[in-house]
Amino acid sequence: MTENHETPDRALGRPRATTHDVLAEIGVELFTSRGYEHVSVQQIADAAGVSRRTFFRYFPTKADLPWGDFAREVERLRGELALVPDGVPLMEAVRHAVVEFNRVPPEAVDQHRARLGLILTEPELIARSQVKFLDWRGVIAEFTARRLDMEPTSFFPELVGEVALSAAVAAYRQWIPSSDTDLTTFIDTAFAALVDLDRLEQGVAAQLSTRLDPPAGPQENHDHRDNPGNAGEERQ
Amino acid sequence: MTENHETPDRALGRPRATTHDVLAEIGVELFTSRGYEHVSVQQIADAAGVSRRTFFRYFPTKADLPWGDFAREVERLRGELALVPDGVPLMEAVRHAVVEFNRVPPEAVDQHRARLGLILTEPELIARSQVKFLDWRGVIAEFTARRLDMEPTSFFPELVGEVALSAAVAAYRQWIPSSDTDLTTFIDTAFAALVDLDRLEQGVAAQLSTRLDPPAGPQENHDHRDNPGNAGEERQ
DNA sequence: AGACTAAATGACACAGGGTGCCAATGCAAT
DNA sequence: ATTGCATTGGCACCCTGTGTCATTTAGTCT
Repeated sequence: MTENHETPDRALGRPRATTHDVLAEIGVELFTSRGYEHVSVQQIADAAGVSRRTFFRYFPTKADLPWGDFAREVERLRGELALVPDGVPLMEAVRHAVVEFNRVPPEAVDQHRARLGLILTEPELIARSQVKFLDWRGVIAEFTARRLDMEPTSFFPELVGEVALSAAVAAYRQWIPSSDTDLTTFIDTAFAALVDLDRLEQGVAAQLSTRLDPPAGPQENHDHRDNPGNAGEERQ
Repeated sequence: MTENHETPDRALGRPRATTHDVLAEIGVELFTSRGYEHVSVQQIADAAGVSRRTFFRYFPTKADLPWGDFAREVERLRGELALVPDGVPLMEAVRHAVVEFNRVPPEAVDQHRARLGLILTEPELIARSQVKFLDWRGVIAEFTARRLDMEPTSFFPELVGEVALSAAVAAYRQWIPSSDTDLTTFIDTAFAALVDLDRLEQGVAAQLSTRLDPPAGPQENHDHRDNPGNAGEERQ
Protein backbone atom coordinates (compact mmCIF):
# COMPACT_ATOMS: atom_id res chain seq x y z
CA MET A 1 0.00 0.00 0.00
CA THR A 2 1.70 3.10 1.27
CA GLU A 3 4.50 1.13 2.81
CA ASN A 4 7.50 -0.72 1.56
CA HIS A 5 9.07 2.25 -0.22
CA GLU A 6 11.62 2.71 2.50
CA THR A 7 14.65 1.69 0.46
CA PRO A 8 13.59 0.71 -3.03
CA ASP A 9 16.42 2.01 -5.19
CA ARG A 10 17.55 5.13 -3.33
CA ALA A 11 18.11 7.13 -6.44
CA LEU A 12 17.13 10.64 -7.23
CA GLY A 13 14.90 13.37 -5.86
CA ARG A 14 14.85 15.13 -2.52
CA PRO A 15 15.79 12.78 0.33
CA ARG A 16 13.12 11.71 2.79
CA ALA A 17 12.87 13.62 6.00
CA THR A 18 11.63 10.76 8.19
CA THR A 19 10.57 7.11 8.28
CA HIS A 20 7.48 5.11 9.03
CA ASP A 21 9.30 3.60 11.97
CA VAL A 22 10.38 6.94 13.41
CA LEU A 23 6.89 8.39 13.19
CA ALA A 24 5.36 5.25 14.65
CA GLU A 25 7.77 5.18 17.55
CA ILE A 26 7.22 8.83 18.42
CA GLY A 27 3.48 8.39 18.04
CA VAL A 28 3.17 5.33 20.25
CA GLU A 29 5.32 7.03 22.87
CA LEU A 30 3.08 10.09 22.93
CA PHE A 31 -0.10 8.06 22.83
CA THR A 32 0.86 5.90 25.79
CA SER A 33 2.04 8.82 27.88
CA ARG A 34 -0.69 11.38 27.16
CA GLY A 35 -3.53 9.33 25.72
CA TYR A 36 -4.47 8.91 22.09
CA GLU A 37 -7.07 11.65 21.91
CA HIS A 38 -4.92 14.22 23.61
CA VAL A 39 -2.19 13.96 21.01
CA SER A 40 -2.72 15.78 17.72
CA VAL A 41 -1.08 14.87 14.46
CA GLN A 42 0.48 18.31 14.55
CA GLN A 43 2.29 17.43 17.75
CA ILE A 44 3.59 14.18 16.33
CA ALA A 45 4.78 15.92 13.22
CA ASP A 46 6.52 18.59 15.28
CA ALA A 47 8.22 15.97 17.42
CA ALA A 48 9.49 14.31 14.25
CA GLY A 49 10.59 17.60 12.71
CA VAL A 50 8.21 17.26 9.85
CA SER A 51 5.19 19.12 8.56
CA ARG A 52 1.67 17.91 9.28
CA ARG A 53 1.13 17.45 5.59
CA THR A 54 4.08 15.12 5.35
CA PHE A 55 2.77 12.98 8.19
CA PHE A 56 -0.25 12.17 6.11
CA ARG A 57 1.99 11.12 3.25
CA TYR A 58 3.42 8.39 5.47
CA PHE A 59 0.25 7.32 7.23
CA PRO A 60 -3.20 7.65 5.72
CA THR A 61 -4.71 8.06 9.17
CA LYS A 62 -3.67 8.95 12.67
CA ALA A 63 -5.11 5.60 13.73
CA ASP A 64 -2.75 3.72 11.40
CA LEU A 65 0.27 4.85 13.35
CA PRO A 66 0.49 2.03 15.94
CA TRP A 67 0.26 -0.58 13.20
CA GLY A 68 3.58 0.19 11.64
CA ASP A 69 4.11 -1.66 8.38
CA PHE A 70 1.27 -4.08 8.88
CA ALA A 71 1.12 -5.10 5.24
CA ARG A 72 4.54 -6.66 5.71
CA GLU A 73 3.31 -8.52 8.77
CA VAL A 74 0.39 -9.91 6.84
CA GLU A 75 2.83 -11.22 4.26
CA ARG A 76 4.72 -12.89 7.06
CA LEU A 77 1.54 -14.66 8.09
CA ARG A 78 1.06 -15.78 4.51
CA GLY A 79 4.58 -17.13 4.57
CA GLU A 80 3.97 -19.10 7.76
CA LEU A 81 0.95 -20.73 6.17
CA ALA A 82 2.90 -21.60 3.06
CA LEU A 83 5.45 -23.43 5.17
CA VAL A 84 2.91 -25.86 6.60
CA PRO A 85 2.97 -29.27 4.90
CA ASP A 86 -0.15 -30.26 3.01
CA GLY A 87 -0.78 -33.22 5.25
CA VAL A 88 -1.47 -31.18 8.36
CA PRO A 89 -5.20 -30.83 9.06
CA LEU A 90 -6.73 -27.45 8.29
CA MET A 91 -7.25 -25.98 11.74
CA GLU A 92 -4.00 -27.46 12.97
CA ALA A 93 -2.22 -25.70 10.11
CA VAL A 94 -3.92 -22.41 10.84
CA ARG A 95 -3.19 -22.73 14.50
CA HIS A 96 0.45 -23.41 13.92
CA ALA A 97 0.85 -20.54 11.48
CA VAL A 98 -0.87 -18.05 13.77
CA VAL A 99 1.20 -19.17 16.72
CA GLU A 100 4.44 -18.80 14.80
CA PHE A 101 3.27 -15.49 13.40
CA ASN A 102 2.84 -14.20 16.94
CA ARG A 103 6.26 -15.19 18.18
CA VAL A 104 8.07 -11.98 19.12
CA PRO A 105 11.74 -11.73 20.05
CA PRO A 106 12.21 -11.11 23.78
CA GLU A 107 13.66 -7.64 23.33
CA ALA A 108 10.62 -6.51 21.37
CA VAL A 109 8.03 -7.83 23.80
CA ASP A 110 7.49 -4.65 25.78
CA GLN A 111 7.03 -2.50 22.71
CA HIS A 112 4.70 -5.05 21.17
CA ARG A 113 2.63 -5.15 24.32
CA ALA A 114 2.38 -1.37 24.31
CA ARG A 115 1.15 -1.32 20.73
CA LEU A 116 -1.40 -4.04 21.23
CA GLY A 117 -2.52 -2.40 24.44
CA LEU A 118 -3.22 0.78 22.55
CA ILE A 119 -4.88 -0.95 19.64
CA LEU A 120 -7.27 -2.95 21.81
CA THR A 121 -8.02 -0.23 24.34
CA GLU A 122 -8.49 3.11 22.63
CA PRO A 123 -11.91 3.19 20.95
CA GLU A 124 -10.77 4.83 17.74
CA LEU A 125 -7.99 2.29 17.42
CA ILE A 126 -10.29 -0.60 18.21
CA ALA A 127 -12.40 0.65 15.36
CA ARG A 128 -9.52 0.92 12.96
CA SER A 129 -8.40 -2.61 13.82
CA GLN A 130 -11.38 -4.06 12.02
CA VAL A 131 -10.19 -2.47 8.79
CA LYS A 132 -6.54 -3.31 9.32
CA PHE A 133 -7.36 -6.95 9.98
CA LEU A 134 -9.27 -7.29 6.71
CA ASP A 135 -6.18 -8.48 4.88
CA TRP A 136 -5.16 -10.69 7.79
CA ARG A 137 -8.46 -12.52 7.62
CA GLY A 138 -8.15 -12.59 3.87
CA VAL A 139 -4.88 -14.51 4.07
CA ILE A 140 -6.44 -17.15 6.29
CA ALA A 141 -9.47 -17.30 4.04
CA GLU A 142 -7.30 -17.81 0.97
CA PHE A 143 -5.41 -20.62 2.59
CA THR A 144 -8.62 -22.27 3.75
CA ALA A 145 -10.12 -21.82 0.30
CA ARG A 146 -7.25 -23.68 -1.32
CA ARG A 147 -7.56 -26.47 1.21
CA LEU A 148 -11.30 -26.84 0.75
CA ASP A 149 -11.20 -26.17 -2.98
CA MET A 150 -13.59 -23.22 -2.73
CA GLU A 151 -13.63 -19.52 -3.48
CA PRO A 152 -11.91 -17.37 -0.85
CA THR A 153 -15.07 -15.31 -0.46
CA SER A 154 -17.33 -18.27 0.15
CA PHE A 155 -18.75 -19.19 3.50
CA PHE A 156 -16.28 -21.49 5.21
CA PRO A 157 -13.08 -19.77 4.20
CA GLU A 158 -14.45 -16.47 5.46
CA LEU A 159 -15.67 -18.13 8.61
CA VAL A 160 -12.31 -19.67 9.34
CA GLY A 161 -10.60 -16.33 8.75
CA GLU A 162 -13.02 -14.64 11.07
CA VAL A 163 -12.74 -17.27 13.76
CA ALA A 164 -8.97 -17.46 13.64
CA LEU A 165 -8.77 -13.74 14.16
CA SER A 166 -11.19 -14.04 17.06
CA ALA A 167 -8.95 -16.53 18.77
CA ALA A 168 -5.93 -14.31 18.25
CA VAL A 169 -7.66 -11.20 19.54
CA ALA A 170 -9.02 -12.96 22.61
CA ALA A 171 -5.51 -14.18 23.29
CA TYR A 172 -4.08 -10.68 22.85
CA ARG A 173 -6.57 -9.26 25.32
CA GLN A 174 -5.53 -11.74 27.99
CA TRP A 175 -1.85 -11.40 27.27
CA ILE A 176 -1.64 -7.63 27.45
CA PRO A 177 -1.99 -7.27 31.22
CA SER A 178 -0.23 -10.53 32.07
CA SER A 179 3.52 -10.09 32.01
CA ASP A 180 4.35 -13.67 32.99
CA THR A 181 2.98 -15.87 30.26
CA ASP A 182 4.21 -15.98 26.70
CA LEU A 183 1.90 -14.69 23.99
CA THR A 184 2.19 -17.86 21.97
CA THR A 185 0.85 -19.84 24.91
CA PHE A 186 -2.31 -17.78 24.90
CA ILE A 187 -2.69 -18.12 21.17
CA ASP A 188 -2.21 -21.84 21.34
CA THR A 189 -4.70 -22.21 24.17
CA ALA A 190 -7.25 -20.15 22.30
CA PHE A 191 -7.04 -22.45 19.30
CA ALA A 192 -7.20 -25.50 21.50
CA ALA A 193 -10.43 -24.18 23.01
CA LEU A 194 -11.69 -23.36 19.53
CA VAL A 195 -11.43 -26.94 18.42
CA ASP A 196 -12.99 -28.20 21.62
CA LEU A 197 -15.71 -25.61 21.60
CA ASP A 198 -18.56 -28.08 21.79
CA ARG A 199 -17.06 -29.68 24.86
CA LEU A 200 -16.49 -26.39 26.58
CA GLU A 201 -18.31 -26.81 29.85
CA GLN A 202 -17.20 -26.18 33.40
CA GLY A 203 -14.83 -29.10 33.70
CA VAL A 204 -13.10 -28.71 30.38
CA ALA A 205 -12.69 -24.98 30.70
CA ALA A 206 -11.10 -25.28 34.12
CA GLN A 207 -8.75 -27.93 32.81
CA LEU A 208 -7.64 -25.83 29.87
CA SER A 209 -7.11 -22.89 32.17
CA THR A 210 -4.44 -24.69 34.14
CA ARG A 211 -2.05 -24.06 31.29
CA LEU A 212 -2.32 -20.32 31.79
CA ASP A 213 -2.26 -19.92 35.55
CA PRO A 214 1.43 -20.59 36.03
CA PRO A 215 2.80 -23.56 37.91
CA ALA A 216 0.31 -25.47 40.00
CA GLY A 217 1.64 -28.95 39.87
CA PRO A 218 2.27 -31.51 37.15
CA GLN A 219 0.80 -30.27 33.86
CA GLU A 220 -0.90 -32.91 31.88
CA ASN A 221 0.55 -33.13 28.49
CA HIS A 222 -2.01 -31.77 26.13
CA ASP A 223 0.52 -32.63 23.50
CA HIS A 224 0.30 -30.73 20.30
CA ARG A 225 3.16 -31.90 18.20
CA ASP A 226 6.40 -30.59 19.55
CA ASN A 227 4.60 -28.19 21.81
CA PRO A 228 5.23 -24.89 20.07
CA GLY A 229 3.20 -22.90 22.54
CA ASN A 230 5.22 -23.32 25.68
CA ALA A 231 8.48 -21.90 24.50
CA GLY A 232 9.83 -18.48 25.21
CA GLU A 233 9.25 -18.14 28.89
CA GLU A 234 12.75 -18.90 30.02
CA ARG A 235 14.42 -16.76 27.45
CA GLN A 236 14.74 -13.39 29.20
CA MET B 1 -27.24 5.36 26.23
CA THR B 2 -28.30 8.15 23.99
CA GLU B 3 -31.39 6.30 22.92
CA ASN B 4 -34.59 5.25 24.52
CA HIS B 5 -35.83 8.75 25.30
CA GLU B 6 -38.31 8.66 22.49
CA THR B 7 -41.46 8.60 24.62
CA PRO B 8 -40.55 8.46 28.28
CA ASP B 9 -43.19 10.61 29.93
CA ARG B 10 -43.91 13.25 27.28
CA ALA B 11 -44.04 16.12 29.70
CA LEU B 12 -42.86 19.65 29.32
CA GLY B 13 -40.37 21.59 27.24
CA ARG B 14 -40.05 22.21 23.54
CA PRO B 15 -41.22 19.23 21.49
CA ARG B 16 -38.68 17.19 19.55
CA ALA B 17 -38.18 18.09 15.94
CA THR B 18 -37.29 14.58 14.72
CA THR B 19 -36.67 10.98 15.76
CA HIS B 20 -33.82 8.53 15.77
CA ASP B 21 -35.78 6.44 13.32
CA VAL B 22 -36.46 9.31 10.92
CA LEU B 23 -32.83 10.36 10.85
CA ALA B 24 -31.68 6.78 10.44
CA GLU B 25 -34.07 6.14 7.59
CA ILE B 26 -33.07 9.29 5.73
CA GLY B 27 -29.42 8.56 6.36
CA VAL B 28 -29.47 4.97 5.15
CA GLU B 29 -31.38 6.07 2.09
CA LEU B 30 -28.81 8.71 1.21
CA PHE B 31 -25.89 6.44 2.01
CA THR B 32 -27.09 3.65 -0.22
CA SER B 33 -27.91 5.94 -3.12
CA ARG B 34 -24.89 8.26 -3.06
CA GLY B 35 -22.33 6.43 -0.98
CA TYR B 36 -21.43 6.97 2.65
CA GLU B 37 -18.52 9.33 2.12
CA HIS B 38 -20.35 11.52 -0.33
CA VAL B 39 -23.12 12.32 2.12
CA SER B 40 -22.36 14.95 4.75
CA VAL B 41 -24.12 15.23 8.08
CA GLN B 42 -25.25 18.65 6.92
CA GLN B 43 -27.15 17.09 4.04
CA ILE B 44 -28.84 14.55 6.30
CA ALA B 45 -29.82 17.28 8.73
CA ASP B 46 -31.20 19.39 5.91
CA ALA B 47 -33.21 16.48 4.55
CA ALA B 48 -34.68 15.98 8.01
CA GLY B 49 -35.40 19.68 8.47
CA VAL B 50 -33.08 19.92 11.43
CA SER B 51 -29.87 21.72 12.24
CA ARG B 52 -26.54 19.96 12.03
CA ARG B 53 -26.02 20.50 15.74
CA THR B 54 -29.26 18.72 16.50
CA PHE B 55 -28.20 15.70 14.47
CA PHE B 56 -25.30 15.19 16.81
CA ARG B 57 -27.67 15.30 19.76
CA TYR B 58 -29.41 12.23 18.38
CA PHE B 59 -26.36 10.31 17.14
CA PRO B 60 -22.91 10.67 18.62
CA THR B 61 -21.35 9.90 15.26
CA LYS B 62 -22.25 9.85 11.60
CA ALA B 63 -21.23 6.18 11.62
CA ASP B 64 -23.79 5.35 14.31
CA LEU B 65 -26.68 6.14 12.00
CA PRO B 66 -27.22 2.74 10.37
CA TRP B 67 -27.25 1.04 13.77
CA GLY B 68 -30.47 2.56 14.98
CA ASP B 69 -31.14 1.80 18.63
CA PHE B 70 -28.57 -0.94 18.92
CA ALA B 71 -28.49 -0.88 22.71
CA ARG B 72 -32.05 -2.13 22.66
CA GLU B 73 -31.06 -4.92 20.28
CA VAL B 74 -28.28 -6.00 22.58
CA GLU B 75 -30.80 -6.26 25.39
CA ARG B 76 -32.90 -8.43 23.16
CA LEU B 77 -29.95 -10.76 22.73
CA ARG B 78 -29.54 -10.85 26.48
CA GLY B 79 -33.19 -11.77 26.76
CA GLU B 80 -32.84 -14.62 24.27
CA LEU B 81 -30.00 -16.06 26.30
CA ALA B 82 -31.98 -15.78 29.51
CA LEU B 83 -34.74 -17.85 27.95
CA VAL B 84 -32.50 -20.85 27.32
CA PRO B 85 -32.92 -23.61 29.93
CA ASP B 86 -29.91 -24.36 32.07
CA GLY B 87 -29.67 -27.91 30.79
CA VAL B 88 -28.77 -26.90 27.23
CA PRO B 89 -25.04 -27.18 26.53
CA LEU B 90 -23.14 -23.91 26.32
CA MET B 91 -22.52 -23.55 22.59
CA GLU B 92 -25.94 -24.94 21.81
CA ALA B 93 -27.46 -22.26 23.99
CA VAL B 94 -25.43 -19.51 22.39
CA ARG B 95 -26.25 -20.80 18.95
CA HIS B 96 -29.94 -20.89 19.65
CA ALA B 97 -29.98 -17.40 21.15
CA VAL B 98 -28.03 -15.86 18.29
CA VAL B 99 -30.25 -17.55 15.74
CA GLU B 100 -33.39 -16.28 17.41
CA PHE B 101 -31.85 -12.87 17.83
CA ASN B 102 -31.33 -12.69 14.08
CA ARG B 103 -34.86 -13.57 13.10
CA VAL B 104 -36.29 -10.59 11.25
CA PRO B 105 -39.93 -10.23 10.20
CA PRO B 106 -40.35 -10.65 6.43
CA GLU B 107 -41.42 -7.06 5.83
CA ALA B 108 -38.26 -5.74 7.47
CA VAL B 109 -35.86 -7.99 5.58
CA ASP B 110 -34.98 -5.59 2.77
CA GLN B 111 -34.24 -2.73 5.08
CA HIS B 112 -32.21 -4.96 7.34
CA ARG B 113 -30.20 -6.19 4.40
CA ALA B 114 -29.52 -2.64 3.32
CA ARG B 115 -28.27 -1.67 6.77
CA LEU B 116 -26.04 -4.71 7.14
CA GLY B 117 -24.78 -4.20 3.62
CA LEU B 118 -23.67 -0.71 4.52
CA ILE B 119 -22.20 -1.71 7.84
CA LEU B 120 -20.07 -4.50 6.40
CA THR B 121 -19.04 -2.73 3.22
CA GLU B 122 -18.18 0.89 3.90
CA PRO B 123 -14.75 1.08 5.59
CA GLU B 124 -15.70 3.69 8.15
CA LEU B 125 -18.74 1.68 9.11
CA ILE B 126 -16.77 -1.55 9.26
CA ALA B 127 -14.51 0.24 11.68
CA ARG B 128 -17.35 1.50 13.82
CA SER B 129 -18.84 -1.99 13.98
CA GLN B 130 -16.02 -3.17 16.17
CA VAL B 131 -16.98 -0.60 18.79
CA LYS B 132 -20.71 -1.18 18.46
CA PHE B 133 -20.29 -4.93 18.88
CA LEU B 134 -18.38 -4.52 22.13
CA ASP B 135 -21.55 -4.80 24.17
CA TRP B 136 -22.85 -7.62 21.98
CA ARG B 137 -19.77 -9.68 22.73
CA GLY B 138 -20.04 -8.64 26.34
CA VAL B 139 -23.48 -10.18 26.64
CA ILE B 140 -22.28 -13.50 25.29
CA ALA B 141 -19.23 -13.34 27.54
CA GLU B 142 -21.40 -12.70 30.60
CA PHE B 143 -23.61 -15.64 29.80
CA THR B 144 -20.62 -17.87 29.23
CA ALA B 145 -19.02 -16.64 32.42
CA ARG B 146 -22.07 -17.64 34.46
CA ARG B 147 -22.10 -21.06 32.83
CA LEU B 148 -18.41 -21.69 33.44
CA ASP B 149 -18.37 -19.98 36.81
CA MET B 150 -15.69 -17.52 35.77
CA GLU B 151 -15.23 -13.77 35.45
CA PRO B 152 -16.75 -12.26 32.29
CA THR B 153 -13.38 -10.76 31.39
CA SER B 154 -11.46 -14.01 31.68
CA PHE B 155 -10.21 -15.99 28.75
CA PHE B 156 -12.95 -18.39 27.73
CA PRO B 157 -15.93 -16.11 28.15
CA GLU B 158 -14.22 -13.48 26.04
CA LEU B 159 -13.23 -16.10 23.51
CA VAL B 160 -16.75 -17.42 23.19
CA GLY B 161 -18.07 -13.88 22.78
CA GLU B 162 -15.52 -13.18 20.12
CA VAL B 163 -16.12 -16.43 18.28
CA ALA B 164 -19.90 -16.16 18.38
CA LEU B 165 -19.69 -12.74 16.81
CA SER B 166 -17.36 -14.13 14.17
CA ALA B 167 -19.90 -16.72 13.20
CA ALA B 168 -22.66 -14.13 13.01
CA VAL B 169 -20.61 -11.73 10.91
CA ALA B 170 -19.49 -14.44 8.51
CA ALA B 171 -23.14 -15.40 8.13
CA TYR B 172 -24.15 -11.77 7.52
CA ARG B 173 -21.56 -11.42 4.81
CA GLN B 174 -22.90 -14.42 2.95
CA TRP B 175 -26.51 -13.48 3.47
CA ILE B 176 -26.29 -9.91 2.21
CA PRO B 177 -25.98 -10.68 -1.50
CA SER B 178 -28.11 -13.84 -1.41
CA SER B 179 -31.77 -12.98 -1.54
CA ASP B 180 -33.01 -16.58 -1.46
CA THR B 181 -31.86 -18.06 1.79
CA ASP B 182 -33.05 -17.01 5.21
CA LEU B 183 -30.57 -15.27 7.47
CA THR B 184 -31.17 -17.69 10.31
CA THR B 185 -30.09 -20.55 8.08
CA PHE B 186 -26.74 -18.93 7.54
CA ILE B 187 -26.33 -18.22 11.23
CA ASP B 188 -27.20 -21.76 12.11
CA THR B 189 -24.82 -23.19 9.55
CA ALA B 190 -22.03 -20.97 10.79
CA PHE B 191 -22.45 -22.29 14.33
CA ALA B 192 -22.64 -25.84 13.09
CA ALA B 193 -19.32 -25.37 11.33
CA LEU B 194 -17.93 -23.75 14.43
CA VAL B 195 -18.58 -26.80 16.53
CA ASP B 196 -17.18 -29.09 13.84
CA LEU B 197 -14.20 -26.91 13.16
CA ASP B 198 -11.66 -29.63 13.76
CA ARG B 199 -13.38 -31.87 11.24
CA LEU B 200 -13.61 -29.15 8.63
CA GLU B 201 -11.91 -30.71 5.66
CA GLN B 202 -12.99 -30.99 2.06
CA GLY B 203 -15.68 -33.57 2.56
CA VAL B 204 -17.30 -32.08 5.60
CA ALA B 205 -17.30 -28.58 4.20
CA ALA B 206 -18.95 -29.70 1.01
CA GLN B 207 -21.57 -31.57 2.97
CA LEU B 208 -22.39 -28.58 5.15
CA SER B 209 -22.59 -26.38 2.08
CA THR B 210 -25.43 -28.36 0.59
CA ARG B 211 -27.77 -26.65 2.98
CA LEU B 212 -27.03 -23.29 1.45
CA ASP B 213 -26.97 -23.97 -2.25
CA PRO B 214 -30.50 -25.18 -2.99
CA PRO B 215 -29.92 -26.57 -6.54
CA ALA B 216 -29.13 -30.28 -6.18
CA GLY B 217 -31.21 -32.76 -4.25
CA PRO B 218 -34.59 -32.54 -2.55
CA GLN B 219 -35.05 -28.87 -1.83
CA GLU B 220 -36.17 -28.44 1.69
CA ASN B 221 -38.63 -25.62 1.86
CA HIS B 222 -37.15 -23.02 4.14
CA ASP B 223 -39.76 -23.23 6.82
CA HIS B 224 -37.90 -21.47 9.54
CA ARG B 225 -40.80 -21.31 11.97
CA ASP B 226 -40.48 -24.95 12.88
CA ASN B 227 -37.18 -26.42 13.94
CA PRO B 228 -35.46 -23.13 14.71
CA GLY B 229 -32.15 -24.03 16.26
CA ASN B 230 -31.05 -27.44 15.10
CA ALA B 231 -31.07 -27.39 11.35
CA GLY B 232 -27.50 -28.53 11.19
CA GLU B 233 -26.78 -30.75 14.12
CA GLU B 234 -26.78 -34.44 13.51
CA ARG B 235 -23.50 -35.70 14.80
CA GLN B 236 -23.27 -39.38 15.55
C1' DA C 1 -54.80 35.60 30.22
C1' DG C 2 -50.18 36.09 31.76
C1' DA C 3 -46.05 34.56 34.05
C1' DC C 4 -43.13 30.67 34.90
C1' DT C 5 -40.52 26.39 33.88
C1' DA C 6 -38.04 23.28 31.37
C1' DA C 7 -36.65 20.50 27.33
C1' DA C 8 -35.18 20.95 23.05
C1' DT C 9 -33.44 23.57 19.12
C1' DG C 10 -30.41 26.60 16.37
C1' DA C 11 -26.60 29.57 15.65
C1' DC C 12 -21.84 30.37 16.34
C1' DA C 13 -17.16 29.48 17.29
C1' DC C 14 -13.49 26.32 17.45
C1' DA C 15 -10.21 22.25 17.43
C1' DG C 16 -8.77 18.54 14.85
C1' DG C 17 -8.59 15.04 10.85
C1' DG C 18 -7.85 14.54 6.08
C1' DT C 19 -7.08 16.24 1.02
C1' DG C 20 -5.93 18.90 -3.21
C1' DC C 21 -2.76 22.02 -5.09
C1' DC C 22 1.49 24.20 -6.07
C1' DA C 23 5.79 26.27 -5.22
C1' DA C 24 10.18 25.36 -2.96
C1' DT C 25 13.88 22.14 -1.75
C1' DG C 26 17.85 19.27 -2.22
C1' DC C 27 20.40 15.62 -4.26
C1' DA C 28 22.19 13.30 -8.61
C1' DA C 29 23.30 13.05 -13.21
C1' DT C 30 24.65 15.61 -17.30
C1' DA D 1 25.84 25.53 -13.92
C1' DT D 2 21.90 23.34 -15.51
C1' DT D 3 18.42 20.00 -15.59
C1' DG D 4 15.47 16.28 -13.72
C1' DC D 5 12.73 14.60 -10.13
C1' DA D 6 11.01 12.73 -5.78
C1' DT D 7 9.88 14.73 -1.68
C1' DT D 8 8.66 18.38 1.28
C1' DG D 9 6.11 22.36 3.22
C1' DG D 10 2.67 25.81 3.14
C1' DC D 11 -1.93 27.08 2.17
C1' DA D 12 -6.78 26.71 1.47
C1' DC D 13 -10.57 24.00 2.18
C1' DC D 14 -14.23 20.59 3.67
C1' DC D 15 -15.86 17.67 7.19
C1' DT D 16 -16.66 15.71 11.90
C1' DG D 17 -17.49 16.56 16.52
C1' DT D 18 -18.02 19.66 20.76
C1' DG D 19 -18.78 23.65 23.98
C1' DT D 20 -21.64 27.58 24.76
C1' DC D 21 -25.58 30.36 24.88
C1' DA D 22 -29.60 32.63 23.38
C1' DT D 23 -34.10 31.29 21.55
C1' DT D 24 -38.13 28.65 20.75
C1' DT D 25 -42.22 25.98 22.17
C1' DA D 26 -44.76 23.62 24.73
C1' DG D 27 -47.19 22.53 29.51
C1' DT D 28 -48.30 24.31 34.17
C1' DC D 29 -49.37 27.28 37.82
C1' DT D 30 -51.64 31.50 39.69
